[in-house]
Amino acid sequence: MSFWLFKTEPGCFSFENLKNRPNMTEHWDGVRNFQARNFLRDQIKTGDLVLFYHSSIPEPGVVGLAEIVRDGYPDFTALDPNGEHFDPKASPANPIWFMVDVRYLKELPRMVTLAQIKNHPMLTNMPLVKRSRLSIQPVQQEEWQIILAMGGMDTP
DNA sequence: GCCAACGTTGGC
DNA sequence: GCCAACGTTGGC
Repeated sequence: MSFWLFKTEPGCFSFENLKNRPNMTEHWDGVRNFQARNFLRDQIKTGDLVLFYHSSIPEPGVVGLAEIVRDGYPDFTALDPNGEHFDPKASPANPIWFMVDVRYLKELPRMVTLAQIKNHPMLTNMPLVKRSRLSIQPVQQEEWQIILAMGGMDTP
């Protein structure tokens, strides 16, 4: 089982959107970056856990947890010419882009801000700090535990 | 709204 | 295959 951090602009899709439909699965579609695509296609598996991160707001940070409920599969929004995420190079035979499905798990009692993460000496190697633009990132188990503790979650 | 970082595109 | 131009992301 692996840990990940997924970024989203809350104006586009927020943790509240996920939380409000707790038993529904959501497609994590529209990712159009090859490095992120490779994680979605090759490494992210059902049962993996996700830090849900809000970006491009006055106080960005991790707000909650989600769970992967379906392994990577072709992102069909790339095939819709009327859709926002259309890619003319994608086809059913060569989908190019992939997505996973996620489900709401838990809201953090306290949001963990980017500023807090940057200030924690054990978290300075996170891609979030070093390569902030990557929208799907691996998270080390230690980092996961630290962030959950900072967010007020009890860890067994 | 600005701008730095960085990913992608396309000419050569 | 290089690299300049361009577009996008995301913090501030």
